[in-house]
Amino acid sequence: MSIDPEDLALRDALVRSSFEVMGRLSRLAAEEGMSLTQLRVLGVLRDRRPRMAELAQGLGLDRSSVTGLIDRAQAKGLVERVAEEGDGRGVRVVLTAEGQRVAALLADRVSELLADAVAPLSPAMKRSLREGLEATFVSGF
Amino acid sequence: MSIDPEDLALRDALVRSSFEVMGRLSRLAAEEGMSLTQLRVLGVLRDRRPRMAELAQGLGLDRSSVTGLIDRAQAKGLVERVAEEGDGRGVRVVLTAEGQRVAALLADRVSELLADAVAPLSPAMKRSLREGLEATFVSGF
DNA sequence: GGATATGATTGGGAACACGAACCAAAGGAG
DNA sequence: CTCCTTTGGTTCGTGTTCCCAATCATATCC
Repeated sequence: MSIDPEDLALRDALVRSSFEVMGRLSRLAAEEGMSLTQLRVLGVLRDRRPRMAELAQGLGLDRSSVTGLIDRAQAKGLVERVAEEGDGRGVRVVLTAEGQRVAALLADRVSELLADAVAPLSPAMKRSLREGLEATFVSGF
Repeated sequence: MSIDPEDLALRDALVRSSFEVMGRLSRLAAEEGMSLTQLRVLGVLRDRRPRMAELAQGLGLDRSSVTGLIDRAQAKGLVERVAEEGDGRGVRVVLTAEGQRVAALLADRVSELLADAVAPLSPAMKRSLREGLEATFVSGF
């Protein structure tokens, strides 16, 4: 149990900023007619073609949840399931052309959103922020 | 549209770390028999007694969502609704004694979880990380 | 007093996430 | 080759979350 005020402040900053970023991304996603989780999946699929179970693991979700998620994204024409060569059970998830277009658009919009927020920081602070986050919480997808 | 590699890297770090923190807090909450959002509400109510609409605004949620949220937390004995003096419509939300106990326990557990993650950082990096986050994404509750 | 605004709730619907169960395919041992 | 176990993905049930529209009681203002 940590009682160092600096540690408590960092804890609060991490928690609150994460909820804030999630909230902002959620609202951006809603403007594009989708949910936060779908926005996340599109981002992941921009440069990957994972199997369903790989996707579930990378997202930290239950496999059944991913099935539903991909069902809905597929219904919107954003992704498709591709049979895996050499494994009759295997399903890979890939973006459709429309999915790629939407994913690129979203990436740009996210970039703008976050760039606006970090604009007050100096280049050194930005780099320091990035390095701190990468050293601690960047894992999975 | 930003194409500076440093900015793209920061964007990715922010997005991925936020999802990661959310995922970790979600799992911690589940271990304590509650959802991420309930964990968040308990944290907020530790040092506030907001009206329902204030709570909705601070959380960035629709008022009706907050009604459901507080209903469930109340059903678990964690919070209670208190009539507002001088306003027949007003409802304040406060932690019960049990809610306070659980909220304190959660806060400690969150502290441990995050302290473990930031342990690799130097004190200077921790401060830099906190300051960067506070200058950019810490708002609302 | 009447009209308008405000605060909280109710109800409907969609998305999400977990866990259990299921089925087909794959892998391994005898 | 046969049988058993594991793996991959899906289906189903349940609870939570979140938004929107509508409702009702209270408050505010002219």
